[in-house]
Amino acid sequence: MTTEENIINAAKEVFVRKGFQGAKMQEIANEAGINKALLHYYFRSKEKLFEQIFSGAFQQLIPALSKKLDEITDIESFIRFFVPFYVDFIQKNPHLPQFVLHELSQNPDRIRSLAANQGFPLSKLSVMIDRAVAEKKIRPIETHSLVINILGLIIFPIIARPMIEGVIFNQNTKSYQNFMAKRSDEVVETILNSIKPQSN
Amino acid sequence: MTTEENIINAAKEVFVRKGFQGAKMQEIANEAGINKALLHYYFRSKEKLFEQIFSGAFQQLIPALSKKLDEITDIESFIRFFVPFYVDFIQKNPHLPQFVLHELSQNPDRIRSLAANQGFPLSKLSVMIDRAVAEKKIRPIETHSLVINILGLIIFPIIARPMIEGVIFNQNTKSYQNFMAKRSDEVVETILNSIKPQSN
DNA sequence: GTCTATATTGTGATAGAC
DNA sequence: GTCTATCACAATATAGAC
Repeated sequence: MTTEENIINAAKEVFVRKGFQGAKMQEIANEAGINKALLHYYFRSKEKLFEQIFSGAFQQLIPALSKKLDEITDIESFIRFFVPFYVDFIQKNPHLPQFVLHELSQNPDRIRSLAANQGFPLSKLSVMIDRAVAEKKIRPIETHSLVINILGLIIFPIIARPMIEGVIFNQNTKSYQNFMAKRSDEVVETILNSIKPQSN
Repeated sequence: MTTEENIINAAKEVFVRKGFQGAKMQEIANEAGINKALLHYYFRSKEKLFEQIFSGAFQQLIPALSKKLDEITDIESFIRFFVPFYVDFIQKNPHLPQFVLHELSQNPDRIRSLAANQGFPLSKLSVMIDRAVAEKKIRPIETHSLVINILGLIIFPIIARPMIEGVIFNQNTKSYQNFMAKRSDEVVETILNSIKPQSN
């Protein structure tokens, strides 16, 4: 592993855990097993180092799905594929959403510096939804509403873990973990039920 | 307004917007129209001032509902009451959730310093749900799942506003506002549909 | 109670030896 | 490329006059 990769890894660890303001160059240096001066040698400033990490993290958070979507043609299949895929990814990177959303809320303009709309194929989803609605397989719903509902149901319990564990599960970590173990199936079921066609 | 109240208001404004690490005592002093020394005169340290603000903000985020719940006896009525009530509150305090969740993720132990489980009447909800399930008005669902689903659907679009506005709505603020204007009805509908009894 | 001035420490960044 | 030493300034906190 090169020194540069080493720094990137250390910086990712610290920035994601502490945020831009909370992260200290000294801590990143310690994490990487080097000294502060070397950080500035490779990346001129804290801001520049941060941008490296942040842009990568952001792109991760909104996964590129275009290839997989060529194989999927109906909306229910997409939901059954995407939800477990995304739940799994988020559970492996539980601090990523809070990090990205916090930094964006601190400085929304950061999103302009990133290639927007890269990754999430809204138009393909719209086609699937329109067809399913026409065939009366689902009730009408706007594409962005469905996407936001799915992301919210997945991401919120991760971001709000301390609150949920404390207030809902009375500091019982096992209860929270048990809840999260079933979360993927639960989100799929919740979403599919919410778009089922009217029964009358 | 006393000086102490003045400081509290200024500190709330700055802490909620910038977080603990991002907030500076100078900025709070400016916001309050006084000088830094007075902050330390009234509250010994930044940490002590922050705790005042945070505990209040946290209690706000989980609203006390016990009184209102005495009048409501079935789960659908609760959903139709609570969702618009909470959406309205959050839209008036859009930075509050991000603030509380971010600070809790930075320091989960902060939740121990607060009186836990104060406000959200899970047990009353469980009774309503059990009865509705027994009467086959809704499909079986765990109380905490329903609560987390509702909170997630409401809070996520607020917390993720910069991302949603940027990636989903292509930087079009009007589109986002239009989406949020219908959000309360949409969440009610989504939740109610998701718990409808099986139709077969 | 409120202010100005100052102490003290923390932190990003640079200089220069090796 | 990597280090030690140091600078420059920001930020929390305190001293002391009024």
